Amino acid sequence: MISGLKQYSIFKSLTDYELEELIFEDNCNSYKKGQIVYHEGNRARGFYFVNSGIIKVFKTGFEGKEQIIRFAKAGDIIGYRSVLSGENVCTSAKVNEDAVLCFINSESLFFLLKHNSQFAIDLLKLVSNELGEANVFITEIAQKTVKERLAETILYLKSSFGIDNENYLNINLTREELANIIGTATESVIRLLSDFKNENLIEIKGRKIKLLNVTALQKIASI
Amino acid sequence: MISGLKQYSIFKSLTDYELEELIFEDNCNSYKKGQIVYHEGNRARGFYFVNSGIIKVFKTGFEGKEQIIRFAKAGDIIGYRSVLSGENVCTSAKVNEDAVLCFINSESLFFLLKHNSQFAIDLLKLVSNELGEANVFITEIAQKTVKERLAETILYLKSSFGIDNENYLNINLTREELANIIGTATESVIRLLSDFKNENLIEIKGRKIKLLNVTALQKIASI
DNA sequence: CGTATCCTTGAACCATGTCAAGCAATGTGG
DNA sequence: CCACATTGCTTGACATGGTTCAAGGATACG
Repeated sequence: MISGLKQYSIFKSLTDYELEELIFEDNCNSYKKGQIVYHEGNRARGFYFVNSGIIKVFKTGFEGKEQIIRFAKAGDIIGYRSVLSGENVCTSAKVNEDAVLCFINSESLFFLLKHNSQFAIDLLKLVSNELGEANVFITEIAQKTVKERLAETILYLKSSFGIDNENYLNINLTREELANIIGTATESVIRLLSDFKNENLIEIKGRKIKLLNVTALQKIASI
Repeated sequence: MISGLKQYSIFKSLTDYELEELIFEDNCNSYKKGQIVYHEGNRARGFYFVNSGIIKVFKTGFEGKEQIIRFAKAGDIIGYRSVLSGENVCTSAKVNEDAVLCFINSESLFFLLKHNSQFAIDLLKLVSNELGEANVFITEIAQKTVKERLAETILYLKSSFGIDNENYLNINLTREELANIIGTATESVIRLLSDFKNENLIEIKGRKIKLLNVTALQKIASI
């Protein structure tokens, strides 16, 4: 399992020895759907590498409403932001699809950062990328309509998780989760999804979304 | 001028020698209000240290509408995100108050990152902080009303730029700029500011905003 | 196979955006 | 230093996208 990590970009600069120091096999655990990985407000003692599965990263807003920040999948790391900034954890993480996560403690991270400058640079690149995406998201949520954002979100899910051979998205979310990405009410998502269906842009089978007309969706999202 | 930089946190780990290597006096220039420092879409050749003045960092959205990401002041750095991520510049920067900026090229930055691990860690901390703030902002723009966000923005400006001895904010923005932080229409800002005035929360003299009741503003912002 | 969760639809309401028009303030060039 | 142009500010009237509430149906899961 461990040796497989090296192919993933963020660990690519590590030597085999460093990699073993970083992650012990016994720090990797299975998580079931619905399980909380970490909860906002606590102090960060480390972060997690996602070996498999899908993790939902979200903030709890006012009156308990969740705002989904991103979904992490195999190869991603979660919870590292608070470790680096030294602040308390400001997001929560919940398992959306059964996962195997490897815990990496803060000390190991900082040891590596001190002794492997390429790793530090790679990590800087990763955080900077995420910040860029956050800035795009801010602009869109501030300026686009709910319909545009829904189209965009569907396309984001496609590019991030892919589609199967029948054009179904490889990730299944509840209507409420879609609403919590977009920043709208569940009912609005339901109505707009059914609009998209009537316009033959998508097909819906429960939580599975099949893409019928990507070009039209891009046009609506105005990408 | 240069020796003064060391007190600022992001450069605190640099030796005097490194600092001189990083910033030559002649890389520091005066910028007048309204001037564009850099423009989105271009390739980043370096970033800027803000020696004095105020810089507006924004993204141009759909139909040219600007979304303000943040304001940078003395001691901050701007444009570093794209240098680190290696992507094209994804924001623009415009002078809001006459400024002196020092240019630092990419090569110097990466040289430092390679040879001074503490500097790399400090920079990671800075980017991580900004990412955390971006996540908070996403949640608020997605969940709060315009009124709540306006109150919050006024308080943000207070904590970021301070107030003078008459309780006036130390930064003056147009109504449109306030709207472009909050993600709303100029007219909405005007109406809500006048609500705040009628409720004796603030006083307005042109673009200058005087805070009369911070507690009430905090309550509205629900901080 | 029953309970909890999720989905759907309708109706009413309201916060916010848009458009239009006039005024104030600010800046610029002769 | 004035006159004109530009930009910013304000207000009203109106349109509407989106939320909220409510109630019933469907689906998933132990």
